[in-house]
Amino acid sequence: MQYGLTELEGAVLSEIHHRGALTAFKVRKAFQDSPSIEWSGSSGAVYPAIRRMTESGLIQEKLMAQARKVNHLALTQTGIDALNQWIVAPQRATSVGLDPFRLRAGLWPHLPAEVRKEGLQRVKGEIESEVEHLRAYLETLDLVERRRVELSIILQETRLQWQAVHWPDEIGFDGGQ
Amino acid sequence: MQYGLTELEGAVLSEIHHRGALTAFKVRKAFQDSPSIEWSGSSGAVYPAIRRMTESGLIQEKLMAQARKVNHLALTQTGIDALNQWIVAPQRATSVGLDPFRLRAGLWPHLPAEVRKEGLQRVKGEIESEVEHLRAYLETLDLVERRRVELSIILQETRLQWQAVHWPDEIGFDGGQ
DNA sequence: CCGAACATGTAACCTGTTACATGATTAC
DNA sequence: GTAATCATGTAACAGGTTACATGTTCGG
Repeated sequence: MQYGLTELEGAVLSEIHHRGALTAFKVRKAFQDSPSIEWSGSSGAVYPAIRRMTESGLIQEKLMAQARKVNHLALTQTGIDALNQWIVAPQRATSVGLDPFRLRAGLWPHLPAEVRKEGLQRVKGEIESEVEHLRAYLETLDLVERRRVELSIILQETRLQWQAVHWPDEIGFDGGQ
Repeated sequence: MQYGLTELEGAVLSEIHHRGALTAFKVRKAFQDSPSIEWSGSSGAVYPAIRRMTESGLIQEKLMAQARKVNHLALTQTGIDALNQWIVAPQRATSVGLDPFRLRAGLWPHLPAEVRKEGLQRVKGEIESEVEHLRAYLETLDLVERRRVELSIILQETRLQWQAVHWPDEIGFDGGQ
């Protein structure tokens, strides 16, 4: 059977199943704590997604008697199947994704020289400090998130490399090794 | 002044201004012809976006008298400013974006061995054939789109590399050089 | 006792999707 | 003449966003 999960839905399932998020709140937290800004981890996305998937039998909720209003979440077998399918789904898993840097890559030559130079340097600086931050962050992570961050670092370094190749003058090699 | 364009809006402006799309239809075409599946280039996205930006003074439409119902599009000075701002916008331009491969990277170990092996090989095959396709495509492109496709190829090759490092047995080095 | 963190949820909104509708022009 | 391409648009829907609303538990 085909399930057709969105990227967020798949991510939610994997948070529950592979990263030990027991509650919707923890799932939200994981998204908010994640270094990428792609998902806000808004309750307006997470709670409806979990309700949808509960209603279609992918998630089971157990309302804890003892505690405050807390649902403990777990995947059903159907949910596990859907998640595995989502991980492997080839036309999704191989797509190049939405990359703002890439989208802009060919537009730099069309900027006025000053704006371009300043922009390229600002981008370079941002990326460098993000890489630094990601490296530190790396230590604290479980394997699932670690792989993601590792790939983020590789991506950012590729971007720096690309900048150095295409805009050596604007970036400035002076002082570097 | 701050304009806060979406990624699609910025892309539309750059199609008009830097890639010579005269009509909304051509903008749509460009998105549809682009190898990445991220945007459908649906008229339901493009036409409203152009109307929005026309109403806020970023685009000017000139209804061609002679022809059928055809609007020739061009950016206003305000539109050019907004586009340049969008290109340079650092917290956007440096974000790692939404990458389905990366999102799934840490989940492979959790799949049943057979599913995983089959999945990894399928992903590898898909990526390899996409790279091949992209390389051929490259010849036919203007510089703006070419830079994007070049970065897509680099990304896909990084992914293959990553697979080879993390899943050598599943991918299989035998027969390769 | 008070603030921070935990926990769930809704409402209004925005922007994208697919599918549909219409018609003109061009190439064969 | 008819099929493909060019061209514009709308309607219903889906899935996100921010902002708001509410209440509990725990640490100091």
